[in-house]
Amino acid sequence: MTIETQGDQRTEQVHKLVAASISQDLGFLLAKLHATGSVMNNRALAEFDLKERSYSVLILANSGLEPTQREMADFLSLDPSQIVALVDELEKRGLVVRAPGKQDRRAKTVTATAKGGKLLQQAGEAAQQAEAEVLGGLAAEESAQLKALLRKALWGSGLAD
Amino acid sequence: MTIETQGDQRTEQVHKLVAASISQDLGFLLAKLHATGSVMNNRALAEFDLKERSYSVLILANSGLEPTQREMADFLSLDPSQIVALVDELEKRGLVVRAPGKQDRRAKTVTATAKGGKLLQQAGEAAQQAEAEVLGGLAAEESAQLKALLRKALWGSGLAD
DNA sequence: ATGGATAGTTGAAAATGTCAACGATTTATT
DNA sequence: AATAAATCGTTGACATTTTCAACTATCCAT
Repeated sequence: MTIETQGDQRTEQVHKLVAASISQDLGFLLAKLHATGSVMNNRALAEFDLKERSYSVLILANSGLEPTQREMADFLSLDPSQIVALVDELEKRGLVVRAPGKQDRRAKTVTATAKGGKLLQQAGEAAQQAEAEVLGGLAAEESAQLKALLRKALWGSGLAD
Repeated sequence: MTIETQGDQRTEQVHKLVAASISQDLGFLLAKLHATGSVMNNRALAEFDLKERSYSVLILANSGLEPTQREMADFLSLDPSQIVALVDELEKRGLVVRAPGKQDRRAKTVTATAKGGKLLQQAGEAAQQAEAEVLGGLAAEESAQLKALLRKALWGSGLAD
């Protein structure tokens, strides 16, 4: 992603090229904020030997919704084979367990262990902090608004804020 | 990215897992909307033998700002070597030209040709349409608001809307 | 009971990302 | 002015990630 860290203290300088029309392009804006967000997130999660992806899987495993790997793949927009690798690693570390689906024994539900839940709590705080840094330029209300708009774009308006 | 196309007609179903707390996570929301956006954009741009990346470079080359490759790399959050490959291809197709920088002859500025500008115009319309589809669930005002918030998160508030 | 679909898994191939080195040039130091 | 240090584009090597086709086990429809 090639995000310069600038000594970890200063937020990115406003660039000469912001004037270009691409700064109005949604795809570009998403790509860029996603890139910086990923760097910050992965940096914050490294302390817990997690990355954005494994963190996401752990959250879903801890949600109480007993998701199957397929559901995770669909939801996270990942290939099923990538879920396998992620769950493999988390399971090896004792953070989640696989169990055969109750109605469908082909499927495997992934559930966080107590250990996984504990780690997730700590990691969640770090991730929250990273998110706050990414949204540093926004007021609290604006941050909430941004997230609400992203959710609405993804799933429509039929969801609680 | 693994976004199911669902016959190209129906927008993604609301997923069981939206209820999970990860739906409140900025990183996840950005990743997901960026993923679907990329698919739509690349699909729209394929007609012109462009991808998101080459499209971005072409826009910058056409901006009149005479960016150097290094500036593009910084702005697009890409490694300089990736810019080389992108410009190589665009130049081979006669869409942009490299010129040595006026003050600094190490640097090379990239400028769109007339042919590049023409292609960009058509591609831009297709991209606009793709963007509109991605933001289908949002009212026009909300779309503008979303983009303004993304810009503000990236560069602060000192910019025109 | 058979056939066709689907879940997870594996492994290979393709695409992308990362990084160190190099020549040419610029900037800073003496 | 001479030397040293830094920067730009470029190349090539290496690692990671993405994509996809196969395979087994299981489910579902007829």
